[in-house]
Amino acid sequence: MPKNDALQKNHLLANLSGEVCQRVCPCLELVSMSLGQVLYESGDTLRYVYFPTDSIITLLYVMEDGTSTEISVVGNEGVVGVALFMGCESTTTRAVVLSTGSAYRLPGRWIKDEFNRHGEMMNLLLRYTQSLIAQTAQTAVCNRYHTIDQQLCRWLLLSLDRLPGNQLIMTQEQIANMLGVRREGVTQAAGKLQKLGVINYNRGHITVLDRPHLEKLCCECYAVVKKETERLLPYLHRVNAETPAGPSGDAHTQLNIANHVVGRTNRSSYGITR
Amino acid sequence: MPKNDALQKNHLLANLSGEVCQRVCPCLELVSMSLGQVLYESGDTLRYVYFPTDSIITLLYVMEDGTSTEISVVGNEGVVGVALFMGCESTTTRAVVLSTGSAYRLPGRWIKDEFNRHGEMMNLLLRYTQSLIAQTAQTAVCNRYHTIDQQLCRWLLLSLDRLPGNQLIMTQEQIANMLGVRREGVTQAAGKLQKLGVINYNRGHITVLDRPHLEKLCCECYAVVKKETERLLPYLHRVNAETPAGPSGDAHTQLNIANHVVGRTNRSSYGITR
DNA sequence: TAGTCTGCGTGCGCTGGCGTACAGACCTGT
DNA sequence: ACAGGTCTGTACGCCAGCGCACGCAGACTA
Repeated sequence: MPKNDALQKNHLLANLSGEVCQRVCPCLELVSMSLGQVLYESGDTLRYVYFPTDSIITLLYVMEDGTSTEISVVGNEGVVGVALFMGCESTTTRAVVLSTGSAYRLPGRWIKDEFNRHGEMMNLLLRYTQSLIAQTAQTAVCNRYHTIDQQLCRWLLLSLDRLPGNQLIMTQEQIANMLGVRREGVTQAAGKLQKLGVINYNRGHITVLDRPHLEKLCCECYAVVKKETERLLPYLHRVNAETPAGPSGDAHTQLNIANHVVGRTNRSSYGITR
Repeated sequence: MPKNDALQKNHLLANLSGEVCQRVCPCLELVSMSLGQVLYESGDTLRYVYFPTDSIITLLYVMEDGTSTEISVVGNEGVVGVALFMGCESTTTRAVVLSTGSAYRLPGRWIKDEFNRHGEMMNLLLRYTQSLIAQTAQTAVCNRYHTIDQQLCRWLLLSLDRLPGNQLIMTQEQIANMLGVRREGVTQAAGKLQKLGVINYNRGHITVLDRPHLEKLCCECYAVVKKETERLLPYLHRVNAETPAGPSGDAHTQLNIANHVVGRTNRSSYGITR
């Protein structure tokens, strides 16, 4: 039974009118979720939807041989478990916690009931679902055309948008699994970004130092998805006034760069290729 | 004002109850659509939804440089223009006619009104939308992991499922545009399939000769999407009793094969590589 | 303090797909 | 019959990414 100001952290919940809030809020339960936790497996019957507050959840498509790829990522702008109200209570994706934090959990019955009132909650959920579709489609395009370098930038930006700060706890191996590429590929791409001073990488801790530069290096996919999401869910702006921006250097990882830059400086392709 | 039995051709329409039918049918307009016709561009405001009967429509994501990739394909099992009822009346995809045929067209206002009745039409449309999401996600996975050979098989099977016969009018160049690969890549993949006797290819006319074999050569993506679609829309079976199946050789293109097989017979990798 | 584990950097050979270029096969119209 | 356009086959060099293997450094444990 959370208070209203706590709900503000999730943009969907934050935009519900008082009437809807009074119905829904009593059923919300704040749960904390730890890194790597699986909210549901591919094929599971969904029992809850989750409205992240400061956590990030990634939706993975799992293949027969067990390898998986991220098809979309959900933060405090959305909700996990759209299948519940789309008509079929199970899903073909796996939902994994990408960044530790909390989420409001709502039992399936309640979200369906509220959805079936055919009111603002439904409209909100449908629009959000459409933005999910856009993100998924863009993932398909990005997988087809863009290099690992570009995809890493996209992934970082998408994650960053859903984080309170500019730091991410995530190993290269994990990122590789998200992107569906080799760990070494991520190492190389991240190395380039580090040399450019765009990010700092240190044993599972990524700090984004120069976000504008990151956006320049990225393929169009990020901007397209962001624009589409804002078009579909314009209210986001009103809620999320402060976006974490700008360099804010991190002393203890700074050392790390020095070590690496020394090695080989004069490379022909110093910038990110293409 | 089409008759009921004509509606049977589109599975969504076919499964509407008499009551809904009486409301919707008078507004339906049967339109014929020619190959390559653009139903709407990326960014357009949607004016109609289209329920294909014997036509196929492909949904493409267009990139800034103009190149495009197929995100999903819609035949008589579905509807084009889901954005209309998902809340935002414009879309980021381009809809192009892939196979000549007809579709029932319904003005946006009507589909929204019917959707807002919160009845069976809504449930049907939402479930179909979920299957679209599944297809899009699988496209992303396929783009990431699978070879052109496999993707061609998937594409052929998805198209075949939506066709009355076993023949497709489509040049290799066009297929390449759908898959987002080079024309030459499609030529090679199609050449392999032809040597295996799975398909016949002749200047824009593809005939599938051995569908079971095609399914064996395909990646899992096709089966996954099909299974998921059937799970979400089980009614399809009842409607579509006859599936076009089995070899039914095409004499006049058979000649073509002979010409080519002569060239080089003893190739090490005669089968489709992985 | 030594041992072990985890995360990251790097090198090497291989291959799928790309870009480009060209040529043969077929179709259509005149 | 011929010309021009369309569709398809083939070849060559190139590169991104893969699979594999190894080394190294920071972190954690005993």
